Amino acid sequence: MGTTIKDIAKLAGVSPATVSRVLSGQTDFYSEKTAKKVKQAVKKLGYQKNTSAVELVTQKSHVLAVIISTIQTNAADQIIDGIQETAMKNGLDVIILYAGEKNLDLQRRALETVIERTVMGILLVAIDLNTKNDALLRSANIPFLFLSIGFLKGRFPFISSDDFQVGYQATKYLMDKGHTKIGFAAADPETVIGQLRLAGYWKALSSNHVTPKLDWVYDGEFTYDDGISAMSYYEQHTDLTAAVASSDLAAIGMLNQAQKFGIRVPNDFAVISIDGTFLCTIMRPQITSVTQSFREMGVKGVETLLSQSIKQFKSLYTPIKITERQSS
Amino acid sequence: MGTTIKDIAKLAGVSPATVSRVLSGQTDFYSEKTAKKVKQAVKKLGYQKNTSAVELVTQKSHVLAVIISTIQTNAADQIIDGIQETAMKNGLDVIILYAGEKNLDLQRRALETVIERTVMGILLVAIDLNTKNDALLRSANIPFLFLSIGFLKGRFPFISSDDFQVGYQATKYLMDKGHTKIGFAAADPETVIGQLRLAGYWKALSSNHVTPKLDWVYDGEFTYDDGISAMSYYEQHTDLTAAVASSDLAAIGMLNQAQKFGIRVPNDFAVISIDGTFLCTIMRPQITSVTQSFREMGVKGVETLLSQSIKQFKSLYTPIKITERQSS
DNA sequence: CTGTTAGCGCGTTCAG
DNA sequence: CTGAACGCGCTAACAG
Repeated sequence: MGTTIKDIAKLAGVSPATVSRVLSGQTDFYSEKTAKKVKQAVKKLGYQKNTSAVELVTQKSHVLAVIISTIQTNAADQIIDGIQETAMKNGLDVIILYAGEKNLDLQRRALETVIERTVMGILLVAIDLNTKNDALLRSANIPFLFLSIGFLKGRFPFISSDDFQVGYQATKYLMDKGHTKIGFAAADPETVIGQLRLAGYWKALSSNHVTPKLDWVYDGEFTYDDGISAMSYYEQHTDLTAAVASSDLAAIGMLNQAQKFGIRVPNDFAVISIDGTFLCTIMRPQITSVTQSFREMGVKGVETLLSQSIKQFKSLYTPIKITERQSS
Repeated sequence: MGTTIKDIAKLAGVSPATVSRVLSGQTDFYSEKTAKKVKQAVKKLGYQKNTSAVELVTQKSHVLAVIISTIQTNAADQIIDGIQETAMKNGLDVIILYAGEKNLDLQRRALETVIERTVMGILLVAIDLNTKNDALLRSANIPFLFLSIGFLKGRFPFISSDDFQVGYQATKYLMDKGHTKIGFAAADPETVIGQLRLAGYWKALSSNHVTPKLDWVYDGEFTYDDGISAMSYYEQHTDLTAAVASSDLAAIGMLNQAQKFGIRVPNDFAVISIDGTFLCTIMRPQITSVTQSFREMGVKGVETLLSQSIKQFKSLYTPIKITERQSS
């Protein structure tokens, strides 16, 4: 779209190669004098380098791609924040693409647009990749890493919370508060995350000789509406005194529905949510949560991608902690 | 990084030119037979086109860049949603970059990474561009458009709400409810948006012969904490009975602080917020809002960029409406 | 320290 | 319908 190094070479009275040397920040390969001339010409012509050309010849890129599920989770903001900051520190630019959660085509498309551009790495945030796209991701030969989602049997390397522990600790916390009839609400049993958390929940109960009834577990997809439905169900069909909500939003749904039924939280019913985003603090009552280290996932994600040993990297759990607030 | 059209040309027993023709979707310029051979080879070799090379030679791109401020506004999700859907419909890929709100360098960097890649268009969402970057944006010669933010004197084309009307309607609504002592909280007077809304607020009051006192306006930056501060200030220093909050989050801050003071909403104090995101519906009481058409901004934004008449395009207001809920 | 040459992967003439 | 040759803008290798 315009001015090239040839143009500025002509204006500065040097060769294109020299211009290139000055502009690509090589040191000690040109004199101050010519550098100045070149820089003046650049300014005068409003030159912008053509990255397509650069990447074509260097086969390198300083762009980090982040593919993220469209799911409205405020956790993503924190992760991106961590990514952004760490990337910046390392001179990387970040581009973000949205892909559906389970939409095969959207995922493939996002992967393709990223792969076609030889980015230096791919971070997949909260994406449960359809297995049909596994090969595509692998074939690109670009370093990649999943964030905020785990896999079984080492299918892919990831950085996330230990979701078994998430489920376990949440439940354990409620039991320590004296509850035994504890629900598990709005998690998606078709996701690895949902399965692991459920297993943790189960383990915490059974370790303390509590056998959960089947209808204590109310499936969903981590949404606000699922929280509403769960609480409605519990109110009508169970005598639970507490529940683990699969996300902050689900917890909010439960609280609101509880209020509608005249159920007081935490007195009549205690809730602990999973995530611990700012939503927990702006609600009344504020919501007790298993708080995940989202920001750290982002930071560690970039660092791992950058490290030489990325190929040996297996997986990593970031810390979780219980943040006690007012809903329990 | 792998297999090129030469490789597949060899495997298919044709020339690279033919491969190119088949792959770039040209019709009627090759036989079915060769097309099949080529496609087989592509699959076998797991070929992915090199976009750098394509864009270098075609000087075109089907990528739409979205630059967005890091500010935590759930409005952005809606806008992006609209962009994404419309872009997809038109065969465009979308990449998103984050830039600080007022950070000169971050903005420049985001602009540069986008301009260097000859994207087909740039959408700037909720970015109040530092004037020093104006020239950079213009020089690129790439179609662009601002979303969710307006400008004075035609500095840049934009699509947003009419922020004067936003301020006016919000205030008018409260007056129609019988309030006369109305605050204006947590807007940033250094932004065009803040100024316009304030002017609308002022106009609504004065049209009805109410002269607002100076301390009815409590400045801020649209944040949750600003909402908290505003309500604290109002409680101590004023006898207001209602207020316009500059954002949903600010409104939530006000509500929570009101509760702390034992001020009942809406009985003792009415609040209307500006934005109308899902946050309004998950709070208790649910928050009455001036609801903006964020999704539509995204949709219209892409359509405008795509239209031939982009150069003549001036600006456009998307509709606003009052959504009455429980805080007023 | 600097200019010349070659070529990254692809689309597009121009001949056949 | 297909192949050969050229060039997009830039960097790298090789001479000077």
